Order: sequence, then structure tokens, then C-alpha cells
Amino acid sequence: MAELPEVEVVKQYLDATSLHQKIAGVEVSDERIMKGMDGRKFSALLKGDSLEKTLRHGNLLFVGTGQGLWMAWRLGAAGAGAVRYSGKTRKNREFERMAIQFSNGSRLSYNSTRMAGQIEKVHDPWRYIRENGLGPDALSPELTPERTRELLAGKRARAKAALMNQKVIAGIGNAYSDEILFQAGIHPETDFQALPESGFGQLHDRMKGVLTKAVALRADPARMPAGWLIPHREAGAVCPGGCPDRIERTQVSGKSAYFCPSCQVPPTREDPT
DNA sequence: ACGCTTCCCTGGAGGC
DNA sequence: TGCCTCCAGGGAAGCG
Repeated sequence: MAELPEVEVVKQYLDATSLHQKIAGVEVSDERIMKGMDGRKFSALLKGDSLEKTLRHGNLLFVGTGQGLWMAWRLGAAGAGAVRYSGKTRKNREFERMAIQFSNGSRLSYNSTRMAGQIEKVHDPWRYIRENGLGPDALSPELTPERTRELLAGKRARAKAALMNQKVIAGIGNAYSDEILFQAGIHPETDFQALPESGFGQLHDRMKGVLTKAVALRADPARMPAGWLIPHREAGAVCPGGCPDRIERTQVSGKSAYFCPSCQVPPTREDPT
């Protein structure tokens, strides 16, 4: 998974390792990750340039160069460990899709098994975000409890689907939507139009809390608290919330949703008849 | 316009 | 052992 926490960890990793170094060349070993141009042109553009700044919006990572070029980088279904900076070339390059070779001998590689990631040249990240209709970043300060409720309350989609919609709020994917809903006590199939205001308050609190904590834990599931759902995210697992029930799996808008049927009760629809 | 389903990509797990 | 199916998950395309 590469949701907001994983992408933020990669961003911080790039900031700490890969900036301000002359690029000797770029190797694109799988052309399918390139969008809008081929690996050769991409390499020619970057050669002699340097990575200077990074910007994250939701699941999207932007990397800016000294020459003013911007790349939009989707990590796809890859974890925080998909991007590696190394002083020497790694032996196992089986899943390497792209690598930036620096003049100082270091190498920044992007590795993924599934082909879901993509790199694209963009003129201006902010314009790109706007033109693609992305919602505010889930950790943006502008996303207040009130704004969160405004964005979600009118949605007809079920809770999990609405939360995962990048055009509503950017950064929440499958795993973290399950975690946030679990901690907020909201069933993934809940109708947001029937959710009381206190429910949105709880949802906002858990959205910020879960994502912030996950970033602090380097998005590593092994380090997540025992009371979190993510380390127990499989059907039949004992509910980490301490109740005697077990985790169930269902499909919401084509995605697997894991939830506790006791801790996450959907609001009962009042039938006026 | 919106939300849902289907499909894509690849590798690991589990059934038989 | 080997074949089959399911599952992972972000995003795009197609449908109603």
C-alpha cells in the first residue's frame, strides 16, 4: 500500500538522502511506469540536473529539479520500502522499475512488484492537483472538523468509498480507511447522510490521529499499536478493540473492507412507516 | 454528475 | 509437483 503515510515517509526519505546531487543518468527498466514520455527522453531531461525539492499531496509525490522540472510520482501499490537510496548498486534488481544514478556513485531506485506506479512530467504541481480535481490533503490544516463534515456529509457513497475518494479527501486508501473507520466506530457501509455530527467529529479526530501516528511509526505495520486494526486486518482475526467478536471481510465499491461487526455498527435506518 | 463494478498489473498463498 | 483460484490495492475505464 502506498497511502498518505507511506508516501510521506518516502518524501522524508528523499529529503534526507537524495537532494542536491548531480544526476549522471536515469535507467528505466520498465517503460510501463513512464506516462507521457519514454525512459530515454526522461533520462535525457534529468541528466546533469539535480533533485532539489519534494512536495506531497495525498498519495502523490512531486519531485522538483534544479532546472525547474517537476515530476508527479505515484508509488502505486508499493510500500514505503519501494524507494531506496544506496551507495552501491544492489544485487537484487528483479523488481527495479527505474533508478536515478548520481554522479557521486549513489543510486536511487524505485522497486515494485505490481505495476501500479507511474512517473509523469508536470509543469506545476499545484495546477496538476487542481486540474485533476484532488481534494485537500488529509493532513492539511485546512481540513478542519467542519470542512471534513462539509465534504463528506453530502456524499451518497458508502463511508469507505467516500473516504477513499481522492477527489473528496486526498491520501486515504484501502488499509487506512479501514483503520480510521474502525477507530471511529463507523461501519464501512454507513450512509454518511445519516451520520450524526458527533460521528463526523470522531471521524475527523481519528483520521488525523491515525495518519499522524502512522507517519511517526514510519508507516511500518509491525510497529503499529496492538489496538490498531491494520496489524490484524484479516477475516477471522480477534478484534483488536478488545471485544469478543472477530474481524469480518466484505466488499465496498470493489475493495476489501475489514471491520468489526460489534465495534462498528451501522446507524439503523429509521423507517417512517 | 455520481457511484458502482470491472479490469489491469504480478506474486504469494492455499486448495486439490 | 503442478495447476487453479483468490487476494493484494491504486487508478482508470465503462456502465447505468
